[in-house]
Amino acid sequence: MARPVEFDRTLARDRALLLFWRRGYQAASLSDLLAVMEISRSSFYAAFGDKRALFLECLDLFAERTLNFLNGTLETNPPLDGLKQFFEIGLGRMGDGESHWGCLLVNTSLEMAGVDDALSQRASVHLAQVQAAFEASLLTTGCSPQKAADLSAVLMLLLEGLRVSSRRALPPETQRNQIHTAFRIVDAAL
Amino acid sequence: MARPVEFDRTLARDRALLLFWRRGYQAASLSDLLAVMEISRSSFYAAFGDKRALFLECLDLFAERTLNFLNGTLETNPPLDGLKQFFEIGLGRMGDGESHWGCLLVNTSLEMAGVDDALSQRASVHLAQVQAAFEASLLTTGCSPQKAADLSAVLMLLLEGLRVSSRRALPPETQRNQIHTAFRIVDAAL
DNA sequence: GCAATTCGGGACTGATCGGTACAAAACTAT
DNA sequence: ATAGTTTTGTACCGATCAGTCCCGAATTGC
Repeated sequence: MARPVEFDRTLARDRALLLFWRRGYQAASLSDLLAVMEISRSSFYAAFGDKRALFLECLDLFAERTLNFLNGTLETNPPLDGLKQFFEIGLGRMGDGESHWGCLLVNTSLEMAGVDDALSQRASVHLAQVQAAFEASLLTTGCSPQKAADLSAVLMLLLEGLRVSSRRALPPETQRNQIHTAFRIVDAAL
Repeated sequence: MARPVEFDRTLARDRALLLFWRRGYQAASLSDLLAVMEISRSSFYAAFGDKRALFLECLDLFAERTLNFLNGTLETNPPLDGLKQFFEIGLGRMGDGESHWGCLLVNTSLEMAGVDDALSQRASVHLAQVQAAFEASLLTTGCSPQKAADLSAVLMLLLEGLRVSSRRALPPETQRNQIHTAFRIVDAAL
């Protein structure tokens, strides 16, 4: 019937996600986005609506992947080991890529609070889902529902703190120590 | 000799700080700033240099006040009580003012990472000073230097997490529980 | 080959950004 | 009162923002 699209929508979206992750929503200009996505302005608006819609798509996608990864580690490990493994994503070698971009959900929740509350809250809701997964996992260890709720809340605190640490680009070794100590005291509390 | 200034520099700067705290650096436009500071454009540039310089001033001021407050609570309380009191700032009644703006240092460190690394790192350095104060306080409890270092790092994790929680506008009751549980397990680890 | 249709490059829009320039207003010292 | 100095209000600046529009290029079905 007519000319086919010339770019891979999924690929372009994934590249946009990386830029949003690295720079945040506001500082990722449309020109920046088009450059990394390697598509033209027209294609952008045709395929994604507008900047905000694309960001929402990326945010949800990031959350989905995060939850998938978490569920993966929880399925193939004892609960606490799975959690620990999840906490350790993002402490790759110093100076490389995603490892010091923190967590898009945390970043967005903070950046957009008081600026675009709908975006902020959406990120926050995704974080709550992660916390719910923590809680469900803790419950399988046979601890009391009360304890599972309390500890999952503290684990979320620690996770947020770690994602802040990683975006602050603290040395990975420092972060490793933080995780180690954190889990030691959480373990003791179980 | 000449016409005197008509505004209170300190007052204007404090009002700017509140806006930066609430909105973040990027989303606080010059017009917004002038409006809340109630000064004119010319006065602004004469008195503060430019937006970035004013922000730096606010950032350092915020850090100074934070450290002062922390040292205050640590001097007038047993170490752990002082720390807990410090952790509890920002969980006022739901919906009012500063209580859900998080911490300017954490907010800035995340927002400006990858955008203006000098700003981000400056905030990060201030956070490290807070952590150093934690460590010094823990040492007075007579615990080992190793333990003080490890625990202060975890306390910083928890603090960052709490400031994220407060900016996410989680119910103050939830935050209170988080603090309570967190200190319970930290206490056990001491 | 040709008509139909869709895609993509880039010019363009109006708004807003941070920052500057300048002249009128306001004050002091004499 | 007046000269001298500084502040203040505002017009203005170029740059950039997100988003629209349109036309030439490309690809299809026939």
